[in-house]
Amino acid sequence: MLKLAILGFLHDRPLHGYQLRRHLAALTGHVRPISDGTLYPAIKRLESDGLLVRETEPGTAAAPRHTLHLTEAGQAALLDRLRTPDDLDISDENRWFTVLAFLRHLDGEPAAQAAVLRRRLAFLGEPASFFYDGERPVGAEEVDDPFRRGMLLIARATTRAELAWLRDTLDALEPGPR
Amino acid sequence: MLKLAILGFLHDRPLHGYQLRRHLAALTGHVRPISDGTLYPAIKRLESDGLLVRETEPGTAAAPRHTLHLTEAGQAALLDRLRTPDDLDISDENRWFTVLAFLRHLDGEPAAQAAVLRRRLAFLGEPASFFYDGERPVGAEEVDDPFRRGMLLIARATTRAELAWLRDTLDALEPGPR
DNA sequence: GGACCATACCTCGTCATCGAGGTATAGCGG
DNA sequence: CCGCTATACCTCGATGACGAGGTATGGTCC
Repeated sequence: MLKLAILGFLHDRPLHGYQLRRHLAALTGHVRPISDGTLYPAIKRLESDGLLVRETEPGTAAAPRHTLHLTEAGQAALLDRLRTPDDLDISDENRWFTVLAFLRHLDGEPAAQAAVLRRRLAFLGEPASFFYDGERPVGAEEVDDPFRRGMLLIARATTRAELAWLRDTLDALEPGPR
Repeated sequence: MLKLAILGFLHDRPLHGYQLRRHLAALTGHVRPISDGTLYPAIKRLESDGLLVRETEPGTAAAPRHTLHLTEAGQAALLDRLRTPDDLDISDENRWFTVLAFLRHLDGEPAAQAAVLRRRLAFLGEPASFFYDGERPVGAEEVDDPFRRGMLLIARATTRAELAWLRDTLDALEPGPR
């Protein structure tokens, strides 16, 4: 997820580590802050995988800044990841939102964007609950526990909003009668 | 999060590992499945911390089943964790839902339950976005990118539903005029 | 009687993440 | 000129999650 976010941000413009840190803090920080000890090793991994290069600019600031640039392999890796996200990217909301944040980078490929949205649509379409009576998912109305009822109500509201948005956006991506 | 969920399920009734696995699969599995390699070591950790004990029942099934019972220390740890969840439990939706799933275990302490809900209320009350124009959070209407707009719309719908539920539930927990 | 699946448990190596700590410089207020 | 904060980067040890693999038995289907 971190890897995806780093590649996604760098696709827009080269950044140095500190700027990246602040972009990441805005994107996911209020929910799950990332620490230096996570970010810098991740940058190193991407660098040694040849997905980005760093250019040292001395002078400007306190420590020598390393401006990070995506390589062609890095761009390819980003686009590939966006085209074929793995199942966790689809089901886990945090990861899914990271995909959404950068899905625009598949600009020239509306069909690929639509395919990703369809996968999320299929996932949301499956009947699912947090609690089961045998095989049958238990609905909010059947639950006495007010906290568990809350979970189900909130999840339902989210799913509804997302389905509406997914349908609208898919219509826009796939124009014409279907 | 796994620790919390295990303790929470065992508070209801003793279970063996396999049953636990299926309960966990229902609770968080559609979003983020937990593997054996995560579950069994987690059980061992809890056991060596004295939070649960296992009683071997031979015979019933294929492998000797270890029925897991919560100890008093385990119950205390669960209730304590529910009373004072850490910040990530409040902000990360996956973790927050796990707290909600078991908050009922603080049955006799409506004030403690209300205090936890208030923390979530405060978190949701902070103005937050995924994207910032300098310091100012950017609203859904200002975003051109349809995917990023979707993120903001979905997040807003979720927040709204959750705020409504939080207020209702807090009113029920704290009766009388305020 | 053989294939296969569900039940039930476990280990191991690998990897990502985290928090705590460290090292600098620049700039500002007092 | 001292302390503080922001900028900017890095390391290290511990933890925990993961997937792949292994070991059984019991039941069902054909």
